[in-house]
Amino acid sequence: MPNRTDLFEPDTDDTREAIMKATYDALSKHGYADLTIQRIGDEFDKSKSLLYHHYDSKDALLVDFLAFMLERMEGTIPLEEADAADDRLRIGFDHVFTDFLTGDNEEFNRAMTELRAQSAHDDTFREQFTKNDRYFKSRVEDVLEEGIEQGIFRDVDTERVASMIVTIMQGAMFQATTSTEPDLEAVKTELDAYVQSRLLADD
Amino acid sequence: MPNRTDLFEPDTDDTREAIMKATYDALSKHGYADLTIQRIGDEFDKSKSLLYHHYDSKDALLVDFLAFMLERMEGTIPLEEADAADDRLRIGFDHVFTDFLTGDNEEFNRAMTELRAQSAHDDTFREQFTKNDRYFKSRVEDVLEEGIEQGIFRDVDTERVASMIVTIMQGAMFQATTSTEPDLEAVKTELDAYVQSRLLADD
DNA sequence: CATTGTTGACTGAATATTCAATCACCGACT
DNA sequence: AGTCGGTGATTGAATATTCAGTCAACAATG
Repeated sequence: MPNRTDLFEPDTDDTREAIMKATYDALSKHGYADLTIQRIGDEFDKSKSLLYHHYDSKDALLVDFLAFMLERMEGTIPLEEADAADDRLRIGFDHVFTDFLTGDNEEFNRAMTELRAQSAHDDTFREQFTKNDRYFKSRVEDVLEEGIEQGIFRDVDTERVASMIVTIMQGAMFQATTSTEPDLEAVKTELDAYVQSRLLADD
Repeated sequence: MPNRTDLFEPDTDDTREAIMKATYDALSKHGYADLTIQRIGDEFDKSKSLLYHHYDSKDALLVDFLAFMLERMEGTIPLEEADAADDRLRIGFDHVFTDFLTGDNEEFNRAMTELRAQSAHDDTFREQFTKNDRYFKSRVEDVLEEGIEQGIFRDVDTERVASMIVTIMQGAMFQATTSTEPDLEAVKTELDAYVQSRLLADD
């Protein structure tokens, strides 16, 4: 049984990638509650038995899949695309909300929501998402601290504000993936107003 | 097959209540993905076959269960417990965050999160939650409008601010039920700061 | 030839749903 | 008052299907 944490990853990685893709497709198509090995196998160009050659169990596969999805998510946030901290923040918001509003990654976001909901009863999942949250939060904090140093932002409690921003993002994502009429346009403009009045306002 | 919408509900309602309770217990114990008729039956003092006497299918039961849960949720928000709009708002926030922070209704909230996540692949669920969102949002809007009339709040776009507040609540709930270290204390204080600077500040 | 990838056929347990058969109760008819 | 007939509640066993996981065998590759 190949181990994906090997330092020298052989061609295995192609296979893993294919399995992850198949799992993603099956999840998107049927939802987590109806996600079966059979259905993953159906989206896979090789046979379903082969899955057990690469993973000990359905659970093990799903745990690896979660890691795969979280890596992918962390990879897609725009990090340094401007000098001024307020621009960095705005670019980040734009990225997230455009994503939500246009429904560009709707499938991906839905998959994420379903995965995250599993944390309600799965400690492994919960740990992973908690780590993920920490990462995003500290990214936001970095930008806030930088903005304060640059004299652009007020001297707020960065930890608090970052918590707020991350929470808003999570709420927006939850809404975007589980509501018929998400209010994201309103939230986006109101978020700008919040930043304006809490971080920038000086006049 | 008894119909729960009958105007004159016979003793049937006891049975429904019992089934709902059993479903709730089973969901809390096993999570949505592992929620089976068998397990609902196990939490039920009558036999599992009886479930099919009251519902056509597992799906039908679950749909009714969702309605039951949403009713119950709407019933628990504190409506009019103060005169001043800002107090009303604060009381509402306190209620929600105390709930989250103390983990008092942790079980209930987890169940809700799991149910809501199903909306990602179930249109019936999605409609229900959308309606629920509309309800909460308009409650918040009411308080905001009142506060503006009372001259307590600034003349903001109530729809926008309400969207923001609802989204924050949803994010907080999602976090409270799916993270190991939810940041709710920070969010609560920052939410107060937001209200202060966006709605109240005049100085 | 030895290791690794790959498969289809297989299994036992669990799944949702159905069925035939009781049971308790209540109104009607004598 | 007493019995008959009907009706919903209730059940345990049975059905057909789907599930996760196994296995022996074949293919490829080095």
